[in-house]
Amino acid sequence: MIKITFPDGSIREYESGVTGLQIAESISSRLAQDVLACGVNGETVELNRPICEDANVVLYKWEDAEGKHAFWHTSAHLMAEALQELYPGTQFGIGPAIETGFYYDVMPPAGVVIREADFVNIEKKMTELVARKEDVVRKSISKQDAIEFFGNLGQTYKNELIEELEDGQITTYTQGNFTDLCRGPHLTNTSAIKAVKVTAVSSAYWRGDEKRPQMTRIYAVSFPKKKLLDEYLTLMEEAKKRDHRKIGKEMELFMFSDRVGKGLPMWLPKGTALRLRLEDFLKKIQKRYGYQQVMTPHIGGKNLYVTSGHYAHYGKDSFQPIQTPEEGEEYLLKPMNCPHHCEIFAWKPRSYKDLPIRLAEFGTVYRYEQSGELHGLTRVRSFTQDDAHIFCRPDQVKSEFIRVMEIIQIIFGALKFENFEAQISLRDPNNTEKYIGSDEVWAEAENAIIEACREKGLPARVELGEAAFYGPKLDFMVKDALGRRWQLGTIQVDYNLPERFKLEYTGEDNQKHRPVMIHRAPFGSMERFCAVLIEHTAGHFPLWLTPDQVAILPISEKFNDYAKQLAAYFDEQDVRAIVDDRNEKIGRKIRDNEMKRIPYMLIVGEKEAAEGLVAVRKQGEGDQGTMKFEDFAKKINEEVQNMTNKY
RNA sequence: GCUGUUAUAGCUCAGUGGUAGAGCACUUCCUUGGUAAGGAAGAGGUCCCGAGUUCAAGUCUCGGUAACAGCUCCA
Repeated sequence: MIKITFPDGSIREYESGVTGLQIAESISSRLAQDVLACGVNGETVELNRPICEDANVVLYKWEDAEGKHAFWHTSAHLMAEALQELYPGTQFGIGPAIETGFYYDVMPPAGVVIREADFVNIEKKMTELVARKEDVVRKSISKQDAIEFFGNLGQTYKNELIEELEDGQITTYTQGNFTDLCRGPHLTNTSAIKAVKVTAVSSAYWRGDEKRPQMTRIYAVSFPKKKLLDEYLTLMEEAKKRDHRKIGKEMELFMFSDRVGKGLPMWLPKGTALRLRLEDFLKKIQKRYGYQQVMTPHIGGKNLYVTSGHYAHYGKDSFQPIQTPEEGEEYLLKPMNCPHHCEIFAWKPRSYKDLPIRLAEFGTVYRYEQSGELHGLTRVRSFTQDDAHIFCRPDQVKSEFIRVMEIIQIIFGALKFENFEAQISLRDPNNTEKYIGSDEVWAEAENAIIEACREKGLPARVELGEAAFYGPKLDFMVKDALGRRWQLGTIQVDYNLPERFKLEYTGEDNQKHRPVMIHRAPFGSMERFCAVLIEHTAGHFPLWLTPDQVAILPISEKFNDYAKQLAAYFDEQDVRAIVDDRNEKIGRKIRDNEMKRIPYMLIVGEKEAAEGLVAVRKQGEGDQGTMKFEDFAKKINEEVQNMTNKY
């Protein structure tokens, strides 16, 4: 007998060799039906794997990430099996489960192109295979046998993977006629897969390497119940409606023009108003945190970027230098604000008493992004960073870093970005020549970030090799409507730029010292931040940011004078009101999809005009009763004050 | 940049080698008023650009441009 410990701490005894499924059956038949995989001492395994010694066991269902993972991983194999039947001779790459669903990278036989039109066939074939209720069988195999087996099938990509595996660690999984090299874990039978949807096809470089062949990547999702698929599809529909590109067009926030150029957004009046309000909000906080605003030109001499090191690193992949009538003069559109700010720091002698110096600028920068990268407002070629550079003494790095983290937390809090993730990006220890600066300096900077996070109690994922070439960074990532991750706020410690610009200050000891530089942008860029804000709120911005807070609706022309009077009064009170006037005598007709995003509607008729009242409707909440219009203005202002003064 | 898809009215989209379409929006008029209002008339098109095939191209072929999905990249 062996002792099985469950997550709640309870212990049960079973025969040695008991399987996860048998354990589930012993608890309840319902559980046995729902369980997909089990965790044994922290390792996720199949339900039919015998357990032969005392162990901690967790039973995973659909609700658990591990359960979903096994389910989708098996689904990936199922799709491969279907593809093998539909397109004999297909070579298989890798086919993992992902955050939602799974994909398989395949190389279809010559002449075959898999298109969206083929999705239905793939789904049909998969459903057909599910009906066979095939068992998924795990097998350990020697490296030699594996190479021979996949070699005979002509699976060269599989063999490349096997070459890198250790003999004795290699397992295959087979269902029906399909055998795949795989570590698992899997479901024990494909029959649990009740609903399948192939979602997308695209291409992906083999092993993520630009120089290697492009495989066809087929994305799909699967579910244990038909109903879950329907829910998923509805959710995706909803997400598409929140797309900032769609809402941006509907609300007239921003636009692009082919003639201006791709990736160069232009802000329309309403979008500009939104953006300016966000800028004011941050300026207010920054003032409190001791920042000084500066302004710098949009171009800089080539030498500036040679000095900073950016030219050597990015020169080729940037907008190319601007020539002048003067022989040999070259300027670059600025791809970042740091070098300009360095020059400001170097402008006059600085004392240790002056530090930290915090220079802030909403600086528009220009980066030549690959054309395939451009994406709405989230990835563009000209954008405005809410940039600032903090020049401080080495002993101030951590405290300054923490103060920046506070600003980011204030902003994310104010705008209810709750599901952000923090990521510490360090350099790749195996590839240090990619980065500039000494090992000691890197270690110092990396430690400062890690410690600051620990001190702030901020859980952060550590990514090696993701650092900028001049220093490590802490990024805040937020997901868009479709679950894609975008980096917003960023804080970067830089010991290199001060070195390159030979920045110094006079210390207490009357000696010259080198300051440390911290780059930071809480929003990241105004463009990307607005994009994510639009998707988070579906265009229903908080009252203080919303372009039109109030729509005034006179129920007939008789009340136009009253409506005009209200509009004038609200204007004085800084309440953003517009008159919805069908006949456009005193206002303009407000379109329906515009009206949906105005938080308050005031209806004015006979009674209201006579008594100085407004009938208030709140978007999504219906009638709020009538009140004196002065009281309403006061209420709106209070609401806005309450929201912004907290920060 | 790479692979694939797409490009028709302001927006969302139909369109089968043979006269350019719908709904919403827009303009004018009428009716109307506590709300996704109704009626009548009207205006609006380089069918992304350029070549080719054809008696004939929005439609087929090729090239370019832009957008979309993914990959690679992201100071």
